[in-house]
Amino acid sequence: MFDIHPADAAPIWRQIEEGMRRMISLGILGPGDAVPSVRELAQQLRVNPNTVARAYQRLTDAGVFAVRRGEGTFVADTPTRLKKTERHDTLREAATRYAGTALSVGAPLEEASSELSNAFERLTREHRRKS
Amino acid sequence: MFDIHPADAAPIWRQIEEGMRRMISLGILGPGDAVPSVRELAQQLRVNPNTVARAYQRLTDAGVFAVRRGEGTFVADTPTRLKKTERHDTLREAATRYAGTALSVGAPLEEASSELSNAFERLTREHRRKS
DNA sequence: CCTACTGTATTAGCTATCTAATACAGCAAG
DNA sequence: CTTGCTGTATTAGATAGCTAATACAGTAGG
Repeated sequence: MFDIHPADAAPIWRQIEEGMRRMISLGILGPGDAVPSVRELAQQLRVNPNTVARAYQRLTDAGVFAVRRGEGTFVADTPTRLKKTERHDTLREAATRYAGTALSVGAPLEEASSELSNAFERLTREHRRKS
Repeated sequence: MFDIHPADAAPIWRQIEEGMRRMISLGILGPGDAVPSVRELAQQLRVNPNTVARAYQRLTDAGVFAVRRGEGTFVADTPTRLKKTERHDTLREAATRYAGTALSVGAPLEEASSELSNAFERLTREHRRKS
């Protein structure tokens, strides 16, 4: 499905949340599709079920996932997209962080930009491989 | 000098460390220049002196800062650049994080790229303003 | 009904970070 | 020499966040 990096600075539940959103954006998960159960994904990722539950909870609250109790969790029929402003704010903050570290290691815009392309390519390819 | 965001995910001492590296990369701080004393910067940023000390310590260990005991801290005469591999690894990780969140909000490469340009522009301008 | 699966809630422990207070050692200037 | 500034070291405490363990509640299907 996707990989998790326990040692990373970002908490695991956020990695899961973003990973799921990514799968949807890339079209690997579509409306109505079932997602792995909390325990199943937890076992698969070698992580505590509670951690997965937190991610699912947030996605459900955000309207991305829909829960049918006792049955499982599914991608919502009309997965909520972020509002334009939220989307843009998130992107802007992330861009600022990235630009900040790029500058701190003395990388010019061109290099940061080209590295970004690589990362995009890598991520999309990785997801397609495991779909 | 630069701003700090206490509520941010990244610890304060790291924000200080990156901020200083950025100032050097941008040429606002050059070899031999004095940096604020631990206590002074701490007061300025409303932060505990110990936190600033940690950042300075790391920069000194890395060869970016040079300490003249009893006098103060200065940018090293030949501020150590990161090794190519380290530099590239850092950049690649940061790019991956950024690409990940971009994809998770459904932003295409072009948008992420243009937002990156903006961030670069914003950061360099901000630093020049306060130099 | 009962088993087996769902998601959920509660509690506890661990770790990282920040803060604070205090003390020490080196150098410069009055 | 004394005063006042440097960076450094140590210890302690408070807080926040993440993860783990465990128990609870709802539903489908034999």
